Amino acid sequence: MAKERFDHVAIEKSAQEKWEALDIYTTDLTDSEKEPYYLLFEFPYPSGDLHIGHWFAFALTDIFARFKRMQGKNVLFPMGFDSFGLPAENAAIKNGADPAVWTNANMERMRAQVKTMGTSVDWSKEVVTSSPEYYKWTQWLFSKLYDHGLAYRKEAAVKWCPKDQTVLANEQVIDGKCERCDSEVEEKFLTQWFMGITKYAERLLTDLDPLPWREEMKDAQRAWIGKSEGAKLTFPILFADEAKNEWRDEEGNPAQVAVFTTRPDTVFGATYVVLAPEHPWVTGALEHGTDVFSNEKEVRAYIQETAKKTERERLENKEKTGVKLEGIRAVNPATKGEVPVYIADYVLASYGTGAVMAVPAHDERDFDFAQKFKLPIRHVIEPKFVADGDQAPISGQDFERRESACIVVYNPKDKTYLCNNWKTALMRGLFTGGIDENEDVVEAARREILEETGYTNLRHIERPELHVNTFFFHRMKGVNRWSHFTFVFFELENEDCLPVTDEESALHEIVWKSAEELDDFFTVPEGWFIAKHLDAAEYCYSYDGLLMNSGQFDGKDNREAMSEIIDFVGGEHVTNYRLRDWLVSRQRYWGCPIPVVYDPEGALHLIPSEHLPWTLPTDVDFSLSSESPLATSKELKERVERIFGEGWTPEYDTLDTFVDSSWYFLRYLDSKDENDFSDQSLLKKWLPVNRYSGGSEHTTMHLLYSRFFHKALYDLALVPTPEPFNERFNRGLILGTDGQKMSKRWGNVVNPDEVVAKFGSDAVRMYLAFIGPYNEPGSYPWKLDGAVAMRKFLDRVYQLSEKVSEGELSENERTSLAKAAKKITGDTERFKFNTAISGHMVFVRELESAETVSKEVYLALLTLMAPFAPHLAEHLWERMGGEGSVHTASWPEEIAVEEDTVVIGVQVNGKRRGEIVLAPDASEEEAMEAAKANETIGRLLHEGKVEKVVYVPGRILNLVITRS
RNA sequence: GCUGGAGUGGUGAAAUGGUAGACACGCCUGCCUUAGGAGCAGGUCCCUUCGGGGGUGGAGGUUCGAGUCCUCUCUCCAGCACCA
Repeated sequence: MAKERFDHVAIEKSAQEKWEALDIYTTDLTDSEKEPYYLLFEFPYPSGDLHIGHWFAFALTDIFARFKRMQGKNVLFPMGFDSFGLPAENAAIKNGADPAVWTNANMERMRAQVKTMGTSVDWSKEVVTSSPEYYKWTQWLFSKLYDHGLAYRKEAAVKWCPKDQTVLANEQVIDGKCERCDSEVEEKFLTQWFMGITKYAERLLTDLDPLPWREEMKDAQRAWIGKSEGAKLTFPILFADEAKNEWRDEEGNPAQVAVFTTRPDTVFGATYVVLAPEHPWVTGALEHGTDVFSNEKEVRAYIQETAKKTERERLENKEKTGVKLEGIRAVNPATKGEVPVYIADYVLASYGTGAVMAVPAHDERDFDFAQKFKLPIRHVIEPKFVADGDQAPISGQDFERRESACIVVYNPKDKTYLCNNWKTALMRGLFTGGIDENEDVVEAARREILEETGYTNLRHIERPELHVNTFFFHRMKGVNRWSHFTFVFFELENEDCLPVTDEESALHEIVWKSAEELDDFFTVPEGWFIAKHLDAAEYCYSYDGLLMNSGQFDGKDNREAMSEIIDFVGGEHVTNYRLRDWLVSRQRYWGCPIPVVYDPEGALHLIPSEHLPWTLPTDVDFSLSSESPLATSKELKERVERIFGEGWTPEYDTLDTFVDSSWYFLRYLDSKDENDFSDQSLLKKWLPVNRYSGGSEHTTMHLLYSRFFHKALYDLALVPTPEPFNERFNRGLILGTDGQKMSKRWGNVVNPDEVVAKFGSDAVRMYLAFIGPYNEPGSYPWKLDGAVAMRKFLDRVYQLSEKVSEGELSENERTSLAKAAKKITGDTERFKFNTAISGHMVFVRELESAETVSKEVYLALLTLMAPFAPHLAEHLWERMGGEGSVHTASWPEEIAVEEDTVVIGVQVNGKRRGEIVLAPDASEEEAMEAAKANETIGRLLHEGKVEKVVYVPGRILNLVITRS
């Protein structure tokens, strides 16, 4: 027979009315008794309808809000709308709706929907970023940043989304595509507004370290900031036409280019210089000087060609391209030698100085370019290898340097190489040998091969000189050895062989290996390098080693000499970041107007604060144009002239919506204030946000922007903390039933309203909570069966009320409750709602198995369930005669229980073989007695001798037995 | 390529270094009948001669004991990527 099921519609309605009547979710921000707890979730864009993802975001965070509140915290759990943005404007373009009206209607609908979720949001703190009351302060804060040089206008190459008809910030370009609409972005050269986030790069980086965030989030931000340390070096420019060498710039400097490099130690190997095609020096030379470049036509053509390409197209063609700047040469500041200058699109204008010194011998990209353009390759670092393991050098002992030959013998007959497997040591490599005084390397190599292998007919092959250094401990000699190897290449003419002495054959095993087998075969530290460079006439080595061809620095360790070399060439140490300044202007209507006007001379002026909010005009034409829609407003132009005077003009761009969301959590604290953006004493009390929950897509967008914004405000003494958020949790994603991302395109969008109507709001939120751990981002397909199952569980909780009788806790109930409360508390605290709910289920099953249930334990169950199933818990609480609301009841304290027995596992040789029941504090003897009494264990004990007993009371008994 | 993270049943997933697979979904068997998106009971990692034996991507190692720690390796996911 079907059991009675609760009427979720009635229960939800009455519970929500009760909460409203009792006004239990309005937070008194000034309360001085309870500890403040600021719980934040990312406020939504009012797209119109709440989807299941919103439930996942809001209802699950609400679990935690209710939990903390019941724990006696003064919880601030606000919500608002990030209501500026493109969809409103697109709706306006499509069907003529006023973006403000459209947005307001959506917000109205969403507020109602959020209420049906039964969230405990404090709506009295609501912020709406598109309201003039809010954006007045966005403008005011912008002005403050402008005053301190953190908001500025500059002409720069920027990313342009042709579909959204606006520029984008770097963070909003993903794989060369617009983050919003997936269109390929184009590059434009425009004057735009930027925020000086790069000034904060170092602090954004170092302040990340102590934050209690997951490593992957911190790491993504670190990668985005992209710090690299190196040097700025100057390369003077010489002109073929000597008269031009007299040329000086405005500051009186002769022609020169600065390069940024992380490897100033390789400067002696810089055999050419490459500038980005957009490099200002090139542009300048083309503009001013006539015929600076004798191949000017070609240069211009290349610049034009690269300008046309999107970033993507530039990347797609990995083959290096470029053009030599004929008519000029650069001077290598280390060698004083003259080197050619190129422009090439593999050098990015926006990174470093937009110019590089090319060291083909030690940089892969430069190497590729040099190969293609037949440029000289000059090696300035000899590879250095240090053995590890057996052969690792003994520390503190000096190295004995020895000139040696490293001998490559190729047998063309079967395409193999002569290798040496040392019989006396775990060492496999090539044959090598010391070079005696007055001995030629090749002679030495021939002698060595003859002695050790017997091969007599070797033809010497000429190759560019190649050396490596190997540092190891020479076991047989008992010394640290530094072998300075010179490579000698031979080809075997025939396999004629003389006998080898017994002594030699006791040491070496001769092995022939093909090129492919070598890397696996070699165990010597230089092995991988040899395997890679056996045939290459030229090679590139981009790691560490000893300097060569570097004048006074020859023989020094490249890392150690780095600083000295920078000084030697008169360079400076610099740190570079990948992070670019944040481009905040948007050529769109539905955004916060930038509070700036221009005088008749075109000079920029901030709009004085008495004119804020600087409101959006409403008389605009939304038909798509490359111009900002605000430029079509007559009212705006008239307003500017009325206030500032004739000939003054407005700023037509609006702000990126990420500016609005960079400070909304400050406004929640004082959302109605007409005289200030927030309240200092409340900021002091409530910041930083204790826990912030949101999506992982914002790691290098919103989260980075708001950290920057906050730090800037901190420096202006407008906020009391250097970081806005303490804990941050990235939520996962709910997929369609087909496991794909929910999208109208796939027709797999789950409508939460339907499911809620059928199974109730509590069942839906609990199912979402049960689906997986909320403290890590995963993706979960929506399964209706899951919601059905959760409803069944809730029905069981409801049915359990029929068994409730007046009375005290039974001993069993006490034990169950203690266990459940401990588990649920711990798991909820860590956002592990899935296992917390499994705790509820176990607890309920234990109560079901008893004849009756005491009212006390049932009420306790309801408190434990209240954050998860707020409506049902409230209903049953009321029915049980609980006082007030279950949501203002206290969360169960930890209950100490003394169990008289525990079950522990018994392992034999680490494998579980049985279990025994013991007193928790039983002695080892008692444990052994119990173990012997166990049938299986007893038998095993008879099979062998007990060597060792590991007994951890209350946990484990492990017996180590040797079988006889 | 570089940097992080993760690999456990048919599925979502559990396991402070101490009984691997909790809790669910699905599936199987039986019962029940107000036929319901029902309820109840039992089963569900693999092998088994029913005594047991094996098992957390793979190979080693540390430990009385490893899903968990270390080394190597493979695969997948994410971020970055011609960043000098």
